[in-house]
Amino acid sequence: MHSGRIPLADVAGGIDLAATLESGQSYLWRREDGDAYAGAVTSDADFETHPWYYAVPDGEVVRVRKTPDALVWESTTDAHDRLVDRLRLDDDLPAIFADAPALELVDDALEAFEGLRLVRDPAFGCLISFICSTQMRVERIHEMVSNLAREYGDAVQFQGETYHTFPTPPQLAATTEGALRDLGLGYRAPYVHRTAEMVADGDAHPDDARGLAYEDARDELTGFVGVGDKVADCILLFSLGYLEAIPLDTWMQTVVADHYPECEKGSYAETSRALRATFGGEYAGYVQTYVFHHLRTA
DNA sequence: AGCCAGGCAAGTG
DNA sequence: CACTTGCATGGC
Repeated sequence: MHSGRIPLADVAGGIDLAATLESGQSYLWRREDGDAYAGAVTSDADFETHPWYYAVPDGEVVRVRKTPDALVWESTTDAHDRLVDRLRLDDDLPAIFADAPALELVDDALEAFEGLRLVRDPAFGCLISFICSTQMRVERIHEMVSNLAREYGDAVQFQGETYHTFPTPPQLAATTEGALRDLGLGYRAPYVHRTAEMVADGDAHPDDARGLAYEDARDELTGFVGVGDKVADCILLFSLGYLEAIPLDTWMQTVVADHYPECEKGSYAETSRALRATFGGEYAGYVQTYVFHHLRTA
């Protein structure tokens, strides 16, 4: 077993691990103490109760937990660089928010979840997760993605426990729409299956959007079945590093209506542009993630 | 019982 | 292009 620690002194702006991994951005991490995912955030005062979180990237199990002064990890391999990448520990939060817009809603959200970071998920898992996310509560999305891993991923043993990788495109393409419906995916079952086939057959890959201009990248991703503008923005923000992307979900539509009605332009692309400008442009997606989590946990 | 959940595809006008 | 409709499932 490999293990290590990443001092919080080396993480500019710190990290709120629970908020980061339970705020509905990533469904590829699980909390080890079960299906809690109720948004409960433990305080640093009782850090002994802080749960382990785990993911299984590339067949390697990585467990991580927060202590008052460090992130502590255990893994089947050296996981340091992987954690820095997946949890975006190199993001300098104070620098990113130095020019955040002076809006009451934004100030409140930034203050409430200091240390909330964006994640950098593998593109295929992120793509499938967010196809599953439509018209579904965060807790149930975690459940659906866990079911996919358990049924179709590879089992990996670590410290006497069994973990499962997220399925590869061929593993998901090899199943059937009916089997996916039986897992509780509902009308998303054919979307997941057809998109997995597209990737498995080599017709397209979400990584193909890398390097494109933001709105071109969004259009590229909507070529997958089950991916519209909103889901595309989630993939751009939570996997591909387009920090200006702001997914316009029902919560953000409410934010526009209640706080920034002048941003309502009648179409996703135009309203998105207006809200992006309001949220400061370059890091608008970072701001959006705080606001989303703040509203959802209120 | 009815409404809602991090929407999307397919079909019209 | 804008607009409407159907769509699975589960919790409250």
